[in-house]
Amino acid sequence: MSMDAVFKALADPVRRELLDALRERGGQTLGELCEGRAMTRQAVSKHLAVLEGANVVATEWRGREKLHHLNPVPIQEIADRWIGKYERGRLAALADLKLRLEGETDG
Amino acid sequence: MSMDAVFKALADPVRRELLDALRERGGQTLGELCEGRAMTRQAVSKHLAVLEGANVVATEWRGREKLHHLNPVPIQEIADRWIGKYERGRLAALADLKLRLEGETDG
DNA sequence: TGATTGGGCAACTAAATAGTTGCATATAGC
DNA sequence: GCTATATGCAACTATTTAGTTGCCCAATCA
Repeated sequence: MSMDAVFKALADPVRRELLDALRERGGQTLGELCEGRAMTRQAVSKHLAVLEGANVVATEWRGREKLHHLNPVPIQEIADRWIGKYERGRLAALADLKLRLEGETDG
Repeated sequence: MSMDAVFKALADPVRRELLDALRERGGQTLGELCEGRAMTRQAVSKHLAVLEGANVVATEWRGREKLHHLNPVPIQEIADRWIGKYERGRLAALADLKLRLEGETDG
């Protein structure tokens, strides 16, 4: 599974809103996810396809309705494997930054 | 500070590589950050500008050299404020997903 | 069975993005 | 002062992306 696809999927505010909506209530149809959004059904559908391609959303057909579910695993993996690196180096980086910036202003 | 800018900054693999490089060693110049990359100095410079605009990289001039430092704070804030939401709802979402997918195959 | 509803596909437009080349500017060193 | 070096700025191209419109297909239901 490509981490790049997940990062790219999260880069759009509309898609992050869709994820939020699915986190609040799973199993929503395309029509439901379109409500209150100032764009066409096709636009929302494309965004959902990107999310599905990044494996952040899983879908299921029930009759003619397509139900959407959040899959939190890839987001969690980014937190653990990628952001975690910056957590570990955080103090060192901040100390480095602080030193440099103080050096700037002090002399 | 715009969280959207941070997400967009992280969406490109070249920029994530640059962040990694700065995490390993802070204070690198533009020239150093260009080494080993198959693109022009200007391309790297633009990527660094995006990172700087998202406040993920801080810069400092020393003579004619521009030193780059990682600022891990915005990344950490995304982990805490945004990804944290998904951590909290993770078990519920996974249970929801599992139920639906089992329902699919079982009946 | 025939209208309505939920969704997909394809072509198109406009804007953003990644990258390039060429030239300008300022610092460092001989 | 002249040349090397480190970087910036601007214009341009090509690709990707977000969004639209128009039409089609399948499921529901009266």
